[in-house]
Amino acid sequence: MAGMARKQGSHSDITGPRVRAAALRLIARHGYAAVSMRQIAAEVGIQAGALYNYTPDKQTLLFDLMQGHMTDLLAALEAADLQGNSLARLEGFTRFHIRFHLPRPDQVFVSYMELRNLTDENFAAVEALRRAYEDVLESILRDGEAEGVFAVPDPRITTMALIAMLTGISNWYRAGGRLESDKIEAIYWDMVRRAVTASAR
Amino acid sequence: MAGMARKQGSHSDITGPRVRAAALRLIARHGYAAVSMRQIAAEVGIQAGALYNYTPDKQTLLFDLMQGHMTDLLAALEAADLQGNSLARLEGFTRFHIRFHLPRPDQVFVSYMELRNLTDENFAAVEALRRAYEDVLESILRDGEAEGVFAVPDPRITTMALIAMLTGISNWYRAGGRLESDKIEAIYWDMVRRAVTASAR
DNA sequence: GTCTATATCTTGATAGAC
DNA sequence: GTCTATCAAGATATAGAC
Repeated sequence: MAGMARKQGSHSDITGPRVRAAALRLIARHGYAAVSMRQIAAEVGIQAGALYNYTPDKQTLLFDLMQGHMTDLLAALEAADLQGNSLARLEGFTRFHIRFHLPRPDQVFVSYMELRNLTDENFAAVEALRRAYEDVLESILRDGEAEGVFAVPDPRITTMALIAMLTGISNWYRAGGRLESDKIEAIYWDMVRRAVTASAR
Repeated sequence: MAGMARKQGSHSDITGPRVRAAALRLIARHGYAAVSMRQIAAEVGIQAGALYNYTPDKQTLLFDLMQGHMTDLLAALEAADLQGNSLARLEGFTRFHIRFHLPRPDQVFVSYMELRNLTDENFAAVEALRRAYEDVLESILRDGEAEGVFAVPDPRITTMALIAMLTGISNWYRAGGRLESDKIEAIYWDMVRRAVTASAR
């Protein structure tokens, strides 16, 4: 059906993304519960009723944002195609995580702050995607431990610790700030590497 | 005026704390904007109107919870009285942070998730307290760097990284779970120590 | 200090004209 | 596809009796 002409020359193709962009922006700044459908509509430049051409309800709008972010993340990780020994793959994962998240502060904020506001069913779906992402890092740590490259007594805990540390960059990073992404990657990779390898003491 | 008898045998001394406890519990679970004054009142077992004997408005209730948490945190850190060389003080800070935050999951959640919902003025006050806490860790790192004990290229970044890592424990820790606090402290202290000291490579 | 009652506003969502 | 108009529900906060 690709290329088939639509009967009505609609703005759907452009308004839909604009609705999601406005919702993401507003929810990141004020929170899901604090943002009204009217505010989102005003940001797009339409009336509140017209939003329901693009989402069945507010909950689905939030879910689409969060699921979309996690799907993009996993697809990008797959595309990064981490190779080599466990140390090289850990470096690849660390740099990938920073590079993917730094330019997406709103998505990061929403995805980590609005889990409470998902229905049980939607929460389970998003949580499964997040777990899949975490498991990639955990596997790298387990491999490195088995190879004797890493000293990681509890790979699951270390996974959570490293992801929290890396994701925390979004708490203070501002585009155009003191540090470039390259420099940040270098500093964090150094900490990650040291945190998982045996020390000299 | 201590010990002066009150005219009316009121429940104020007990109802006030119960209001704050109920608000903390509900806001941690559902978020500030999603929790109504009616819900908080119902949790306490009073009517909504009666809440206004204990707080002038909903915003002040949130602010009191967050400011109270930060004040308690700083007072407890002061009481911990970290002593010794920079490595000993870093261990003390790490263990203090974990020991203080682990039993207070609701406070941690609210204090890190509801900053958006504070008015500008209230946000500034809470942020100043948070910054004071972070500065304690940053000073330890700078001292250790000067002494040649730590290898920390950017103490401010490392401060943010370590606090994010440690506070992230609250994302997965559940009381009565697989790991005891002692064990968690040991694992995290090991990661912190290695992350800030030169590696053997 | 707590209650009941209420004023005033905003919310998510829908109906129907165009 | 967007508009205007509207419904029903729930919000914060206040007033005044007890």
